[in-house]
Amino acid sequence: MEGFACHYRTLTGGRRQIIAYLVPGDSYDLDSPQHTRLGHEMMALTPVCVARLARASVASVTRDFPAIAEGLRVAAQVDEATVREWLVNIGGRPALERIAHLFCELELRLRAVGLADADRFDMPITQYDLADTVGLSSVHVNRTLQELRRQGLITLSGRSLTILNRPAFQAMADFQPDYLRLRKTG
Amino acid sequence: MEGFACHYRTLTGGRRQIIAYLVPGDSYDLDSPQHTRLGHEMMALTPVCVARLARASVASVTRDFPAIAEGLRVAAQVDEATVREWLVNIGGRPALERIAHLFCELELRLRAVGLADADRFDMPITQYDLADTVGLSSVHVNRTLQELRRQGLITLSGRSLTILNRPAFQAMADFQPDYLRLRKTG
DNA sequence: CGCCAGGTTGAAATTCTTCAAGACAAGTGG
DNA sequence: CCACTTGTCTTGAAGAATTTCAACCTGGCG
Repeated sequence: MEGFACHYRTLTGGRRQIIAYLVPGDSYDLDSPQHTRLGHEMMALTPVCVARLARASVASVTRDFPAIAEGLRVAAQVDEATVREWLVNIGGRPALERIAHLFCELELRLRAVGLADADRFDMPITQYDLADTVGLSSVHVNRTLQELRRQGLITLSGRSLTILNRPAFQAMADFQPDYLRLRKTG
Repeated sequence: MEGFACHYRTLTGGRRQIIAYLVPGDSYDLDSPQHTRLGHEMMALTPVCVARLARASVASVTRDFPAIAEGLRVAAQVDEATVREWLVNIGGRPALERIAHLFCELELRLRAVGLADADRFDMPITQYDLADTVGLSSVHVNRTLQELRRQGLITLSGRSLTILNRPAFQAMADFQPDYLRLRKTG
């Protein structure tokens, strides 16, 4: 309902990989209990407010309201497409594009729930978190962020990130937002 | 039904990221048409034999046979967990572990459908494919494979791969097979 | 005031990529 | 049967990307 969280997995050897960010409106673990899986954990990045749903009530609501069932199905598909997109991002793009792509995604998702205006949003994600998201070291993330600033693509200070030239930014990140299934931005 | 295929995505800039391998028994695109998505493509790695199902018949079968519906749901969950696992693999592990982890997964999945015995299986995947799977260059894949051989962990010649010391191999790859939801191996 | 988490920096070491070439086997057409 | 192409694997050497280590800086907060 409120706040940021992330879903991550810790590897033996101490490394941590963030698998998803959850922002207001996102759900987790609705269909099947995966939080019990070994090494799968959840972490709040800010104070959060969440709604817990009993599995039974989810079941009954989806039974009685097909439109909601359909909505949940779409949401699940978006989640899955997003993981795939992250895979492509981490597997196939160099640091600069990789981080830029993540920012493009976050911006759109936050805008969709009214948490971003004018390409600016609050991002309560440390550079360590970022590193564990995109599979880079925090030092390299730091330098890559500086490069993004140097190129005049973003402004980032404190928790406030603004994308300065969205078309150029999206283009260089090779970001195609269709996988998020959002309405054409208005 | 037969043969190997893979699901991949091509990025602008020519790079290709393989997102999943499909082996006999796997399904694709059952619930929602994702093959229409931009840059999502399918490729056969060997001659294949596939069964095409009309969306309507899938719907009716899942309606009439709850056990099949449940099976498909589990299969979908496994697919999703596998993408997540790949994300963690690519994001968090160095080349040697990364490739080893992939091999562990392939071996289990193939064994589950009777296409591997005694830790040996046919892997019709070129080193270029491998590179595009794990997010490394083909040259580095080649050298990493040599390193795996040198350490006496695998044998690989032609299309035949055998894992020589499975416990050690799994341990070094940090491979925990539970996400595949296979029966305990017998 | 002093601590602490998070950000920044420099320099060296490592991992990985690129380029460019050669080896080898299987398949094809003459 | 041979020459020839083609796809895959292999190798070396140079260079780029990224990590590691070890500092230092900064602002907020108790």
